[in-house]
Amino acid sequence: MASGISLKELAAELKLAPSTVSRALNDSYEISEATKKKVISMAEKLNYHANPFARSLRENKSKTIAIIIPERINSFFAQVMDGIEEIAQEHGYHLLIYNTHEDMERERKIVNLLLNGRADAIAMSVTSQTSDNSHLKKLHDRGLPIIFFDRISSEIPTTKFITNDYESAYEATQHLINQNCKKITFFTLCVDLSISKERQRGFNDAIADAGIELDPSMTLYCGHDEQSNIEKIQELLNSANRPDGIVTSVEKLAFATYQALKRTNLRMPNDLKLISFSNSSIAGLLNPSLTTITQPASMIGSECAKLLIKKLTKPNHYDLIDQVITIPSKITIRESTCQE
Amino acid sequence: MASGISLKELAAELKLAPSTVSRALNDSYEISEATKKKVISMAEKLNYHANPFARSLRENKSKTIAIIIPERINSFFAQVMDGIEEIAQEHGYHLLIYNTHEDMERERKIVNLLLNGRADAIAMSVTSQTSDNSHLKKLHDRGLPIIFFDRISSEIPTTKFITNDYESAYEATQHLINQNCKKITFFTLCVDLSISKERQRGFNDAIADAGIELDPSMTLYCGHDEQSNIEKIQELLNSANRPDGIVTSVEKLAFATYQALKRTNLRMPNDLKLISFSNSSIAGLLNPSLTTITQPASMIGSECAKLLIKKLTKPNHYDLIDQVITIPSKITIRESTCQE
DNA sequence: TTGTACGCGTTATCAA
DNA sequence: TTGATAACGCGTACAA
Repeated sequence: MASGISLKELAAELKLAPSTVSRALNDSYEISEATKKKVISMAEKLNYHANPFARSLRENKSKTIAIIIPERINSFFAQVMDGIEEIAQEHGYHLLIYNTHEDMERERKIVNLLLNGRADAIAMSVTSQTSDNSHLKKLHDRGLPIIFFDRISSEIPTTKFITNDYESAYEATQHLINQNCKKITFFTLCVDLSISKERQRGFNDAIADAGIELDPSMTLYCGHDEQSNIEKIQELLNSANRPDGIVTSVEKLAFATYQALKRTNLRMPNDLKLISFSNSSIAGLLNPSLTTITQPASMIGSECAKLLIKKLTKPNHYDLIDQVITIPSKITIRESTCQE
Repeated sequence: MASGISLKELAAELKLAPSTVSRALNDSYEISEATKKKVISMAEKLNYHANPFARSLRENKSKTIAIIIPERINSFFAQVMDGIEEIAQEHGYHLLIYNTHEDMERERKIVNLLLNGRADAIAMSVTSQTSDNSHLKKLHDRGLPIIFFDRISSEIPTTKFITNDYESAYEATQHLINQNCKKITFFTLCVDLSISKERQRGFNDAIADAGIELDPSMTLYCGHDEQSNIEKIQELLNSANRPDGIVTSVEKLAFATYQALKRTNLRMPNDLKLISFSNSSIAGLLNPSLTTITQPASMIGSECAKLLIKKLTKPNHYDLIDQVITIPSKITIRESTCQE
């Protein structure tokens, strides 16, 4: 209903064969300049637009990249998406978006949906529940170019983009130690994710290297529900052995900490210092302003897109070799970790 | 390359005709339960997935909704997108994302791209430059279901979703007046957009109704570049007739105001009160916390998607009639507008 | 209940 | 330089 005129109709209008018109529109060397001009002007006049499905069916290409994210669009994923979109649009690629909502079953469904060629390539960040990788493996085995970013699946031999999670967490922890924190706690979401593990490892090592005894109580495991996170954090802050320094592995736990803090009598940074992974542009406007580890999200997005498009357009010159590309994060020190 | 087995191959494997297999998979009444079962289990075993392009070509449907946004994904658009994605996924629809980057030429290109059936329906928010509506009109004339949200094009006779911009701006301004502000300024981006006009009108009327003389200097026109906005605002704050109350029509101008404020000696809310349209979840954590008018972004998204999908699945029962549906915003009063 | 034949709109191969 | 024809994978009218 919404579709316009077809190639055949356009050809009829021009009294030419469909194949000739097709070639003219595709700027084939076999067609005379004169007919090319005629065809193009008529195509514009009649507002002809090639049917993308017929073309995709014929060429076995969709000119589409799919991006799969694991949760509601936060500042990090928004920037990644912007980065991918920018490059995709530049190269005439379309962008499909899917959200797995941290649900592995949904992830499996979506991945299976993409098994049939709807997208030429995929950029994705896995669910925190993704333990079984078979669906991802299948995708990769089919030869569908796939890149992981941030939350990567290390079992799939392809290119992955992450930031220096270990080093950033190490530095962040060290920063708190330098700021004279004596009891530091690490807030994290999920142990299964590689990024969580790396950040935890960075934290652990920094603690150990400072000669502090590592203790399981120095890690607080949170969930995806904001309210219960706030309560959990509040409880910790009101407890006898409350921390005087906190490293949060994701943005939303930092925000939850601010909320929890409001319900206590503690003051930041005096009683408590906080540093967090975060891509929010307004970290500097928080009360107090938040010291952050900012991931190069937009660049991660554009690098993913660039590499995928290279692979798609010159499959023999580029390969998504099994490697992890690290783009460093940047620590910005603000009031939340100031010496009192 | 990435595509799997075809219907024909599946049929051969089963020693059945392709049409039989097709009907079995589509649960046709003409097929016996026995063969249906056989077909389905074999399809699963061989990992058969219908080629979406062949199907789209045949059925002239893409099961895809396109969403066009005018700028980098901020908290408002992120929530709208989440809302649309949720509903789309629930109904088996795919989601294409395009960003016009406030560029009308890009908007025209993208819209033309969608003229050929790649998407069954469109939800969009126009560019601030969109003065000529011919490309949108063409889309609508072709019968492609299109809905506008937030930044609407009033010339296209279809359904539009907005919030009560006029009333919210009126109330916001009234709130500042009640808080004893004597000189209030309205920060806005672009006069051409309907939402800007409505918000401006709400501001103007509230000022006039309070018996204050309206004056062009009470509106500050900003642009899309953050740094120059900050400078412009800083200049105003340092000028002789600086305002003691500000209403910002979009989130980013509020953030710019916080930044500008840092470069002055003024204190908020003592010297200056601020209220802004914003969907940022951390407005309450800013320093000072920001009084906001929050748009029902997620609901706008899901309502758009619901209506579009209804129209697509039951075209005779639903129509995108020419109307503006208003979902009210919510004002949350915080520190930035407190009485000193 | 199942099979045969065709067409959706392209592009590529071959022939003219 | 252009035209006729086949094929991509699917769904459906018609035949069996």
